[in-house]
Amino acid sequence: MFTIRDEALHVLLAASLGNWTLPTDLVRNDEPLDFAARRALTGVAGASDVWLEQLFTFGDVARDPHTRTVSVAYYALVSAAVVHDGANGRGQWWPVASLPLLVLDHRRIIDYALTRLRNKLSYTTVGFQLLPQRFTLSDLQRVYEVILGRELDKRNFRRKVELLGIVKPTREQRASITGRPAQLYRFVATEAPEAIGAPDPITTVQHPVQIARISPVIRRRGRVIPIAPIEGAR
Amino acid sequence: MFTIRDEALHVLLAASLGNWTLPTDLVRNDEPLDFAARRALTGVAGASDVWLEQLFTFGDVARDPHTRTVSVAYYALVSAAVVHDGANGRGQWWPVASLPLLVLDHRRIIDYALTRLRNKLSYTTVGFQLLPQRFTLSDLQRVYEVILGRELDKRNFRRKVELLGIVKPTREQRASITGRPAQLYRFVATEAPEAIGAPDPITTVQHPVQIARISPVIRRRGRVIPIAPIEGAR
DNA sequence: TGCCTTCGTGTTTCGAATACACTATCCTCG
DNA sequence: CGAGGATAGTGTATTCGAAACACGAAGGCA
Repeated sequence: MFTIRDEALHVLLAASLGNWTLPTDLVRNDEPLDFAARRALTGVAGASDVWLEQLFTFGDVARDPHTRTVSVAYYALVSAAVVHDGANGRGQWWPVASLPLLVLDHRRIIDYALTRLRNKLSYTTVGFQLLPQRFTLSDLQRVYEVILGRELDKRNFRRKVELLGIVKPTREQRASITGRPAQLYRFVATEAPEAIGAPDPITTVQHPVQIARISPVIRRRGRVIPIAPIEGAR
Repeated sequence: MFTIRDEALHVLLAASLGNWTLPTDLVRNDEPLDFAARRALTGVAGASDVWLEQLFTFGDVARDPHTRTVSVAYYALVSAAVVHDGANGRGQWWPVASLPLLVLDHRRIIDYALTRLRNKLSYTTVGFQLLPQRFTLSDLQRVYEVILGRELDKRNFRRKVELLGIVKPTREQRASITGRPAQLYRFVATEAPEAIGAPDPITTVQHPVQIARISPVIRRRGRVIPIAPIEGAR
């Protein structure tokens, strides 16, 4: 489960016997796979009603030295607003840039989830799953910058998002912590003329929209700025 | 398992009790998942040393009305030169455009594999798995046209392939069945300057190279021409 | 030798991606 | 209440890749 806190992408880990591990659970005989995935999250994250996608099924013989296991891995995205401060849930958020030592092949699973996330970010709207219902365009841009690991040009980014028609301005503004107040937008799942291809019919439990590639708009100078905390409209 | 015969993409099916089904097998306790996938192919296809990639794990409770099954689906690509005429193997090749009625959710699995294949075709070099070692550029173009379901412009296609540096001319020419003889090329797995991103570290058992998008170069007029039969250099 | 078939090649046009800098608005503090 | 600090918001020129488009070359065969 990924979220964005402060200026960085974080992943949720669980402590188990002094080791760090991904949240896991066993699949019951009478439930679909993603049910088990959600159940694994509830206790650790304090939330399980999140966007979820099957990642890969790991079945190497030697992945667990003690026993043969086959793990159907999922990854989830959630807005920091939903899981603020781990108030509920016994898991701990770790910045993906500095993870602790993980059990078995869990580190590899995270790496692969990151690859998948980076790719999907560019041609779908999964990114919105990391934001609250209402957000500013700067928030949105920060999601892309943090995950892609590079800075984007503000004007190009806004033009692109505008042109894709995937956001709509609301009547509210973000009360400014500092600086000029920002317009709040909401995500609009458009079947717009710009949407290309069909949404992935299977992997995605809740479909992100497939969109024209949000290009890797590189900006030269500038700083990455932490994502704004929860909210505060007026 | 997919291949290209005549002018169409075909998929390999097995007959089982008068029903058509995908090749399947059970995973043994001491083997990795893809071993079982290959084993499923050997009897039916008469070949299992092929390019293979994990597709998705299907685990819906109701996918088999009789029992709970979890199926880790793979898809494979093979050159028609390897599996010519089903000489060996008891499977039957079906054009994906007109499939028979399939068992359980196997039709859905094929549809999803097709989606995956179409997507991967554009940004990786999986397409070469459907060709023999040596091929003409027209052959290659036909692979793209057949799978993408649209015609590509010859000059644009060749320029793009050239520019990507993923093929090298050999010293041979294809003996002409009719018309001017064609230059034979071979695939070259380049870590060229044009290769973008890292190859998918996990899904791919044998890595196709990740390349810049082979664009959907639409051509207006013209016909789709059947892929040339096996070979014949001189 | 003429005809049929496939191979092989260049240029122009169009649109998207990129690069780039200044004004507007609000808050705070002196 | 004015100045300074911070973030929001906006337009244009350039570059590069995608797309459109037609004809001569080489071989086989009747």
